[in-house]
Amino acid sequence: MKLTDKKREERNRIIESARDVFKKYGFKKAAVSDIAAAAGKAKSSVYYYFKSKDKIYNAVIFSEAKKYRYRVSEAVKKINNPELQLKEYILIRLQTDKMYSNFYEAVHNFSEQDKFIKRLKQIYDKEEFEIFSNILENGVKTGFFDVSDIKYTAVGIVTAMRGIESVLLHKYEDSKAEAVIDNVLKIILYGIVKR
Amino acid sequence: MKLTDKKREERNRIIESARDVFKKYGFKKAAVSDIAAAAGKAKSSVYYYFKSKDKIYNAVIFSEAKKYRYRVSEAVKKINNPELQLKEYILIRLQTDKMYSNFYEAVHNFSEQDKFIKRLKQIYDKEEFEIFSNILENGVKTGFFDVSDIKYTAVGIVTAMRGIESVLLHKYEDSKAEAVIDNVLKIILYGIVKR
DNA sequence: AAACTTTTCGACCGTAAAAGACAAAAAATA
DNA sequence: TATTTTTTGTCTTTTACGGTCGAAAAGTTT
Repeated sequence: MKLTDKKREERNRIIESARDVFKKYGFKKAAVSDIAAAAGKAKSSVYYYFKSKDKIYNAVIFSEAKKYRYRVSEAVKKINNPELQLKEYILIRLQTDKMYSNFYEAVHNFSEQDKFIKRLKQIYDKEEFEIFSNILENGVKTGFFDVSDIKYTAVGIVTAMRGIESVLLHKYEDSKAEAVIDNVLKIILYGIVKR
Repeated sequence: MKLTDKKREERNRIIESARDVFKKYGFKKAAVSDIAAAAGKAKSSVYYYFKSKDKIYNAVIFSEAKKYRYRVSEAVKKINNPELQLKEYILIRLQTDKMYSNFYEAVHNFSEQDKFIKRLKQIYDKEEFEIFSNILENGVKTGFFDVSDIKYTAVGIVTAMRGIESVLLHKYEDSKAEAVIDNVLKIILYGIVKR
């Protein structure tokens, strides 16, 4: 089965529908027949394009990660001050997470022993760290930041931000969350910025 | 099985958990084991308090309807002008519906032939009409409104409002929806208000 | 603390819905 | 018309679910 243009297009249509369904129900409760219905096809037709439910989910995650990365990189590209880049990055991250919170439940909260979910988590994490590392790297290059080990710094800060976010998402409304983020950001920056 | 205080309390805890789960997944996709987990109990324990999934759902609907009625009556109690009461009622209704839209999906849209759902619809509708009738009745008593048959007027207006709402909910954002409601209200009122 | 009641829970059952396989129908292309 | 691509209905197998039951655990009463 080779991938013609038409086929790729049809595949993408299914991915979009699948994303909506996964977003609404989460991985487990979303049935392939739901996805098929949302795409206006029979279940079997979906299986013509994807080998399994897992593969569909995989494709959705990849697609969303790509969009997400694009959004961030576009936003960051327009800013030349690494401090503001950092802020922008975290804000978009927060926003995106909220938007897809139900959907990303699988990536964030799922029961640990699931190998498939673990794999996805790795992919998602890798994206995350790469984006963040780039910002840091850029900051170092332009002399704004002073970081000895970019990799481990990225891991540390991203992990910390996640912990904060998960609390913010559930307990506070948007405006307050942004204020908290703002303050945390200040703390991170003034421990990092060259004096 | 008699209802002690402790039992009633435990029942209510389960109802609250069930409400969250139903709200998230809708009736069909919500599993009793999900509800049990949310309540921190085993599935069998839930069945100790409720005979069936249907009964749980029933209890949730009743509980929510009660809360809803209370909210409206409290809000309306503070206003002595029937015109404003009417407006308040419709605004709260709109708001509540939006809040629980996913959850009430069962009440509003479910496939017709389901007897159980039909029954719930009746209950829900009855609550609705009673509240609305009270406002109308009060308006007539205080000489603000001039309605010949309260019952049928209530049915007519509530039904019309529902139609409008269902469109508003999906197609417009809050501010615009409120403007539309406002105008429709004006039309209703000036066909009703004594000159 | 024995006897009894209330509550919790794990194991189990039958059914219904799910994932996935597959061959044949339908549509598109040559 | 012959050939390839795409769609779909049907079938099998597996899993998930609603609901039951009896026994364990916790709580009360005597």
